[in-house]
Amino acid sequence: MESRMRNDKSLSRRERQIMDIVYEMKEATAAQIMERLPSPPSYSAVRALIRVLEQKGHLVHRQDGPRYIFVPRLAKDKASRSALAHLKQTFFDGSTTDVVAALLDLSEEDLSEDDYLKLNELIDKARKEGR
Amino acid sequence: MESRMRNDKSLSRRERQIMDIVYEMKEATAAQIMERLPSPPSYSAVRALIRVLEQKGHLVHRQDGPRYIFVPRLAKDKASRSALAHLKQTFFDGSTTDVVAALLDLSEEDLSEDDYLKLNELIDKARKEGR
DNA sequence: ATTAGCATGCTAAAATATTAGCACCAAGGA
DNA sequence: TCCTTGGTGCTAATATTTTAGCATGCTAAT
Repeated sequence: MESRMRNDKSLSRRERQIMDIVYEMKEATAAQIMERLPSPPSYSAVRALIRVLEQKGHLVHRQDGPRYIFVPRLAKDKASRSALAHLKQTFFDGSTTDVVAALLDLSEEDLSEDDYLKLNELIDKARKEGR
Repeated sequence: MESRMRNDKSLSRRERQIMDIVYEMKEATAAQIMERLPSPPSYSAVRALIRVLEQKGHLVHRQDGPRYIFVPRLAKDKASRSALAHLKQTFFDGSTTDVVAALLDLSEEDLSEDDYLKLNELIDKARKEGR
């Protein structure tokens, strides 16, 4: 069958796990990816997955001495923007305030007084620019 | 091989697409899921996927006259919490303020004066509770 | 100069996911 | 009654993903 799914470059389970790792780390070697993979398969298997991701255009590598260092081809801010938009739509009916509420609830313990200050500033700044 | 992946109930590509649809819609019939699926396969295929999702415990159904209506077994707020935490960590180094900044940037055009007000209120409320 | 260590690429087998097809049941109209 | 419509479940084929294994090349140390 002519493969429709391959055109949209959508990721398989393992592929997504790897992309998440690389985004979180900014860049990573095959070994680093492997050690962060849940129930990691063999090194060869990891490398094969990475090869597929390069073919699909999701990862690129540069040489670093004896090894490759992999980085996402799509800049992190573009990818995060897209992921955030999707999450907002999927779980929060597209409501920005609902996302923020969930986020505050989630992060409560980690936030300092300064953080709250900064958040208010962000909002004020966005409001001014929005007009 | 003894299957490790099956225990963690991780989702395949199609399964994730379906779960996203159901979360967004709150509940859905097989036909509704099918019509929202990109490059939708046959109805039978959709039903088979749904069956797997029920087996894995991600979906449950109730009867509605002649048909089934599917809903996520895990409440939306739990699922969204988890997804949000994951996204925050993966793309924003765990920084709440960075997420909010990206969110504001993303949503700018949709936000009214009232929304900004509400956002500031949310933050003030969280700050008080946080102490 | 051999060997050990560690990187790469490729390939083929095994496990999963994806899909279509068929059988069956119930309700409603001709 | 007998079709048609529209739902269900199951099963088997196909496609994709996931995996391990092996060959190769380079570097550094014995």
